[in-house]
Amino acid sequence: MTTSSEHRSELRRLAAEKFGLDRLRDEQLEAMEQVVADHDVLAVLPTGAGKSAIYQVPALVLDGPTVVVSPLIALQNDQVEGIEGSRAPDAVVVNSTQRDGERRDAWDALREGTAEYVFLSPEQLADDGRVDALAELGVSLFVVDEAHCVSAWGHDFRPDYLRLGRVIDRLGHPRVVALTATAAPPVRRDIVERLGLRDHREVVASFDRPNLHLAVERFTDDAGKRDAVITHVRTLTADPASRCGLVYAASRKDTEFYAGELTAAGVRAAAYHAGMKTADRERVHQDFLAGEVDVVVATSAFGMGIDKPDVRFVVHASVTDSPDSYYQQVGRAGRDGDPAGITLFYRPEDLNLQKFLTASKPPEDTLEEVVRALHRQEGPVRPADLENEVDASRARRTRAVNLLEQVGAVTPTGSGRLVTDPDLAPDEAVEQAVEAAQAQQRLIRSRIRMMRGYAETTGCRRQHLLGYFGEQLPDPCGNCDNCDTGTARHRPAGTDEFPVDSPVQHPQWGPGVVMSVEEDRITVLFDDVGYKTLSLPDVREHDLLSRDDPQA
DNA sequence: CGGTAGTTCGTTAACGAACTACCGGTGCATTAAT
Repeated sequence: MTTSSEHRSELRRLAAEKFGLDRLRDEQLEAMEQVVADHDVLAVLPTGAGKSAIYQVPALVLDGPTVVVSPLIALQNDQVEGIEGSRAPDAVVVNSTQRDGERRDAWDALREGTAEYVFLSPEQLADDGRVDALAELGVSLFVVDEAHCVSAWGHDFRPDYLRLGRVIDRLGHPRVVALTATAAPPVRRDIVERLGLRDHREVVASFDRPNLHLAVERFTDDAGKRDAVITHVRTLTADPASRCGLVYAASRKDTEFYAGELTAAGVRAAAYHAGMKTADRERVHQDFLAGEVDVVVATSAFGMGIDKPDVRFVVHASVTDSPDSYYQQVGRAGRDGDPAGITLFYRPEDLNLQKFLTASKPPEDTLEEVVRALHRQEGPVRPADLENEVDASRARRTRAVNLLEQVGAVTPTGSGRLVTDPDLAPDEAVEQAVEAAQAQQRLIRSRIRMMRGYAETTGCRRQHLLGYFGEQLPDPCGNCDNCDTGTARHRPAGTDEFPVDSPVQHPQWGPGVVMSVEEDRITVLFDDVGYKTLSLPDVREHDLLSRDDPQA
């Protein structure tokens, strides 16, 4: 029998010997130990805390290859390069940019056991043949990197993310490790549920980044905001101590606008968005890392996998769709631990663009078609066979199947074929799936409201943001605009009536969980309607929130 | 959905009001035409 301390020293030895990691952080080691002790793990650790080691090292202890799901091909390549630079066994990728020969070589290396790690996208795993081929290899560890994508993209944009749980089942449920830098409580819950983590452990480091100074500037008119952004960035870049930074804009056009204005003003700036040619995007990325470009003006396309330690400021020329996205983008500043300035240029009207961009109607037509197609068939149906029956893109079909599965109207068999619930009428199945899509939409809307809450709060920005992520900062931070001007005040004693994380009940909105309590208001995440912020005096006067009895 | 840029209208020539058209993010994979 192997003891936990033997595990620990073995993991330490491998980390040092194979990856040159002479010292492991507590969270890294804890997560690794949980993996070796046969638990699934969700690790939420800041970038730079060595998340990759959490799977790379235990992979060497476990017998059988390691599958790593990664959202971007560029990220897959970076990871493989990292492993190639170590003394660990080889890593390969499987993706659409490869020639047939390269792909064959990758599979051969996995079968022969010369490669230990294989990186691929969730879309690759939508192919039954590839999942079967992986199953034959006897996968011992299944890793989901950037796991917040499961929740952020799976419901709509990249629905294959929500099918990873089925893939894990079909691989015989090897140990699963989900890794991310940013995940608020509902996102964590979503990851755990969607991936079907078993007997899992969560390793969550503090979200606090005390070296980031948080500020918001409010505007009523667009031109004034634009001028202020440009002036602000010019001032920062004029000082060699804060030359390098990021500007996030809401549209491609705006990135071009700000990059153009800044360049005209003598700032070494470049735009970055998904509409640009791949080669141009790569050049901007490289020039930024190399210090040839000081400011990248980007849409949300820029960021994942960018590891530049000395980013001194992050400016948002427009609000993001959620505190989740905001904190992720902001977190790219000051990774070296030195001070960095975070400024949101806020105009309430900008929230409308986010409402538009995140709006998605429930796919009612596709749901109906899928349900009808499944009922027409006698036996179980392969998802791929719906292609001829349903007139919708693959992504839309997958999304519809996901919603139907979520409400239990459709269940996949062991081989991944779909079976309908015979006791549920087709109309009812569609109706329930539509309701599930609407609930998801309500959560998205509530996140936009939370973004507004952050922008408009007169309290400590950091307490507000950390509270959103389920972390309570006892005192105002002293490093945000509201602390600077003194509008943030110490929380009065006696707010223990609604402890954070406690379940509550609202007469209209149903059950929820307390996320944070500020001076005179309380934020609750409701199961059905998402985040709501209520006035505490109102709550007390009208008895709006009742504490759920945990015994009940 | 709603902001913005561009057009038209009405009165009396240059200008504001009213109207209309258009636009707005994230990536995988696959495929058809050069």
